[in-house]
Order: sequence, then C-alpha cells, then structure tokens
Amino acid sequence: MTTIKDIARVAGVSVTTVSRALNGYSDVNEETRKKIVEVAKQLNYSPNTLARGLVMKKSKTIGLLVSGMNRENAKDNFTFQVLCGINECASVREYDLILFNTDSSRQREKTYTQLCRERKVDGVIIQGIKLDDPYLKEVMESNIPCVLVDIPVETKTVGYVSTDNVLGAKKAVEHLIELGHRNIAMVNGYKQAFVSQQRLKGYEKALKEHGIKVKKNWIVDGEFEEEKAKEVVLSLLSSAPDITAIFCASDLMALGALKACQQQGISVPHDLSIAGYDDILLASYVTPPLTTVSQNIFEIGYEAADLLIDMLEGKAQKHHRILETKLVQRKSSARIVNI
Amino acid sequence: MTTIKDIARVAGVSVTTVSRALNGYSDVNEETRKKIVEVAKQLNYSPNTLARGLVMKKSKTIGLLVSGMNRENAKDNFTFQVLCGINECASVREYDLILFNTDSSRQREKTYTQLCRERKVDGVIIQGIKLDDPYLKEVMESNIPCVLVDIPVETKTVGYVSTDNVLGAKKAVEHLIELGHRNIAMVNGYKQAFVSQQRLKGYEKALKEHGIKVKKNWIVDGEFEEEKAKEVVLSLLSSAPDITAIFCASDLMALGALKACQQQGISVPHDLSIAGYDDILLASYVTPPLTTVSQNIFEIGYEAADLLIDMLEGKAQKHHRILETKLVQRKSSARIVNI
DNA sequence: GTGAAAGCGCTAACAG
DNA sequence: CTGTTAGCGCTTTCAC
Repeated sequence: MTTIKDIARVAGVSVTTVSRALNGYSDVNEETRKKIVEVAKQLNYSPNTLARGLVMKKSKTIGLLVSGMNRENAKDNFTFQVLCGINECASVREYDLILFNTDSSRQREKTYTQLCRERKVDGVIIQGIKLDDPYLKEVMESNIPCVLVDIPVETKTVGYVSTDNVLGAKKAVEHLIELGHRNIAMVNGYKQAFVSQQRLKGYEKALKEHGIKVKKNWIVDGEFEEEKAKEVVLSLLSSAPDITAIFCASDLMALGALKACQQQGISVPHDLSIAGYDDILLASYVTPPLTTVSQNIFEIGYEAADLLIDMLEGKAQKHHRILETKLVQRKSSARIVNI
Repeated sequence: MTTIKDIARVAGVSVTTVSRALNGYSDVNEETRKKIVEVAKQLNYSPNTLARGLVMKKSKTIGLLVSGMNRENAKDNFTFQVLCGINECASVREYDLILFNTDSSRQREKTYTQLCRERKVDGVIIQGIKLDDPYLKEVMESNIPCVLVDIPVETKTVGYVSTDNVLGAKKAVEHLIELGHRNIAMVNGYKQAFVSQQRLKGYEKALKEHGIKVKKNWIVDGEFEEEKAKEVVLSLLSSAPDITAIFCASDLMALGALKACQQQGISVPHDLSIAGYDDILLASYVTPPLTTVSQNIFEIGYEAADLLIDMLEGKAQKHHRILETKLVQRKSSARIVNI
C-alpha cells in the first residue's frame, strides 16, 4: 500500500510537501506539485481516510440512523427512497455514508452518541424514529450535528426535513369536501407519530373551514397497518353507516379500508370515497386506483443530506426544510351520489 | 473526548493495560480490569475506531457497492430488501456498513480498489452490477474480499450468493406444463443479465424434459421493463395466437403482459396463463394476482453478508451460497381449456 | 517554498 | 501480570 512517505521518497521531497501538494495548498512550487501528483498516480496512491480522520477529527462521513431496516420492513420502500435521496446528495457533495443499525438488541446497548463518536461521523441523519424513542432525547442533548426526517426539532445542532403534513391532509380532505362529502371519517396512524398528529390537524382544519363538525368517534387509529385499518374501518362503518368518505393517513391503511369495503360489498368510489396518503407504488395498481397525497420521498432524503452538509460546512441559516405535497386524484374518490 | 490515556491516568495504570483490559485479553488481573472498566464507564468512553483501524489495518467495516440507488430506481425495493438483509447480519456480527456510490460520475472517477482502500473496508458486497460492468473486472483483479449478489464468480477472494434461477424458472414452466399448456412463450430480460441467461436455461430445460420443442421466436426480450414487455407481448400474441401461456422472467414484465392481454381483450387466466418471477409486492395485489417464483430477497442479503464475514474471518470453505426459490401459485395461471 | 518534528488514539512487540 | 516504546499514515505548527 502506497503512503505519502513512499511518494516523498520517490519524488525526493518531504512528506509535508507531499501532503500539501496533494491537498491543493497554494504554497507549493508548481513544478514540485506536478512531480508529486505524477508520482502519486504512478504509485497508484489512495489516501488513508482513517489516518486523515484521526488527525483532522473529521471523516467526511455521515451516519445514517435508520430504524426499520429489518425483515418486517423490507417491503416498505419509503425508507429506501429516502436512502436513495441521501445517497445521491452525499455522493455529489463527496461524503460517504455509514449505516448504523438501531434494530438489533446488540446495537441498542450502545448509545446514539457512542455510535457516532466511535465512527467519528461528522453528522447524522435520522429516519423512522418515533417521538418517544429514547434516542431522540439523546440526539438533542448531544452536540453532534443531526438532521431528522419528519420530526420537527430545531436547535443549534439539530435540524429537520419534512413535508407539510397539515397542508397535505387538508388538501385531501378538501378534495373530498369539494366532491360533496360532509360525513368524512379519518383513519389515522398512531398518536406518538408526529405525522399522524399533523395529518389529524389538517383533517380537522379542512372540516372546520367548511363548517363541518369534527366527530371524535369518526377518527380511529389504524396503526399504519393494512390489517388493523381494515378492522377499524369495518367497525367504523357498521357503527356509522352514514359516512360517505374516509381519509386515511397512509396508503397502506387505505388499502385496508378498500378491503373492508370489498368485504362488505361497499362499492368504492360509488358508495364510499377513500383518500390515502403517501402515494406508494401500490396506490396506482390497486382497483380502484387510490386518490392520495404524494410526497417526493427521494427529495426528502436529498434535502436532508443537503441540509446536514450545509450545517456541517456552516452554510445553513435555518435548520429546516419543508417540502411540498401534491394531491393525486385517481379513482377511489368520486362525487357524492344523492340518494 | 475520553481516550484510553485518560482512563489510564485515572485508573493509575498504563495505556497498554487499559487497551488489554477493554479488549478482553486474558492476561489482566481481574481486579485491575474491573477498575478499568469502571473508570471507562464513568468517563463515558467510546473507542476511536479510526485509531484502531489505523493500527490494526482492519476496520470491521463492509463496503456496499450498490448500483441503482438513484432517483429512477428508488421504487425498486429488491435492492432495499437485500440491503435490509445485509444490515441485519452485519449488525448481528458487529460490522458496520459503508455505502459507496457507483452512480454519480464523480465517484466513477475513482476505481473500485481506490474506493475500498481509502475507507479501509475489510470486504465488499456488490449488488446490481451487470456482467459487462468495468467494476467487475476490477473486483476480480483486486485482492479485496468480495461477495457478489447474483453473479457467479468464485475465486480466492471473491464469492457470490444467488438463487437457483435455472431451477426457479423450471418450476414455473413445469407448473404451466402440468396445467396442460404446451405452447408456452417466454419474455426474458436482456442477454447481458446473468439471471436472464439462467432463467432461459430453466425454461428450455423444462420444455425439453417434457418433450416440448423450444421455439426461438417465442422467446422475446422485455428488458425487465413493464412497458417494453407489454409491447413485445402484443406483437408476440398477434404473430402466434396459439400461445396459451407466457412465462415472464420478472413480475414487472408479467404486469406488462397482463396489460397487453387486457388491451386485447384476452382473459387471464382463462384464455392465457401468465407466470412471473420475483414475487414483488405488487404481484399479490394486481388482478388477477400473479403466479410467480418467489425468492427470499432479504435472505440473499443476509447470506451475502454472512458469507463475506465468514470469508473475512477465515471460516468459509466454499465461497458461494445458493438459496431456494419457491413457486407461488395465484390466479394468473390455470388449467388449459380445451376448445 | 520546504522540511523536521510532534502528535491524533490506538495496538503490539518486548522487556521486566 | 504490567509498563515502555514504537509506529500505523496523515496533518500541522514552527523553523529555516
């Protein structure tokens, strides 16, 4: 393995000069630099980032704390899309990514700070964490630069990227209202999830602004699961048959709602309109295709990385970025039929 | 930041002893060790993996060379499932993962070997690479331990994990034959893909073993794309209307075939049976649900990491692992109707 | 413009 | 069982 020492020897200069030449310092004779670069190439030199990191206390590395990279969640590609976005940006800005695992009990023994310090990451992006996760508290106490996905915390070292979930939900519900619906139920995720809280807010806001009363018992939790959502929708519909539309806080739950309707012989969208959230791949493939709120997930990842690196390099003023959502109208929602 | 030096000072021993104690060497007095461990905890010590890696020339890190983590591929969750498997295993065996990017032109400037050496990864897992990718050649020339996903190369330092694609395809085609089909076409991916070559082999094998002649012009390439597959199926069916079943080398292409049938008013499975490959999430959601060959993708990732780590730790005899596939019978294939 | 020397935090002979 | 010492490959004062 070639080191700068080797280069120094061959080029007949000192290691100091080699270091300076290779790192583009100005105070090196152009001749000398050329020579050094040449030799480096010739010897097929690659710098040792460990050694560099050791002395510089910077590694040009971003840690990724992603919950849900396990067997159960392998089919959820939200996380993957975020990852792709992060990856793309990191690569453009020449950072490497290191994946921490937060799932296995083994790693759980290590604290967040330990994880980061051991690997000397410059900063961290956290995705898929819940509001009540113990890591979250640590994040805010530690002084390691960090960007959260979909959790609105902003401090000197912590920032976040999210979409406007209130507005997104509002758009969906308003769409239903415009179709003539007044009896609109909501299947939410779970209360600890920030996005759930926001989407609920959007739902209530839309109703109120249109003079529709919010009925608490028409708001049920589907825990972001298809099966669970199906169950709650079944019981919801049996107890309140006058509901004509359901807004679901995720497409997966909308799928569950769809199944519930199928089972009950309720025709969607003729008898009941359904709107989802996320615009997952499946949304356009199911029958009927799902009306849903689309967020550019890749972009979320990209912006998260971009924000973090800006923070690391002292280029960020505000530590948050909010992305837009877009209502995608498909076939699961329709104008209400007057009976 | 606490270092072993600090611990040594506080505990009143030398750094050597601290190092030995913390790394679980046997030749340390139990008393001393207890003391040291205590102090370490008290000072909230985390080892600096950079420093350790520098001297040990090992980093307990696996590099991930994943093509297709970009905007276009964000929706493909094969890669993600592999990733999840790798992640799970790595975490169990206490390795960290570092994500290299092979997409951006910037990184492309660096050779594979450079990428690995700079970061001092112990080994690499490569996924999503094509047979004609220049990196592949490098991989085989370099002496960095490496495990390939779905590419059968086995050397002293290179291994691979794959499923038995010949057998998988054979299962699917045999299933169609058992349903009474004799006129079975195949929509393949593209010729440079190893899996395509294998699946073709399985297709031909199944036919031959049942005394059915292989018709070359019934084998078309759909380039693993839904739209393209739809096109080729349309022209295939118009030129050979006696085809009663189609085996597609991927579910995505099977979806395309399904759309082609829909467009032509061909009823699946009544008029035509379709079998896919992969068992992607969509497969069970489309109408009719797709009969397909399922591979445990998570497991592929898991085994890839496991194999690599075995290789790194000198525990691997053979450098390949072949996983099983499973035929999943759904509604897109049915017994042939005698007209 | 260049070099000598120190040191980042850790491990590993070697000696005791 | 424990400490002394050297050194991994690199950057960075500080002199010259």
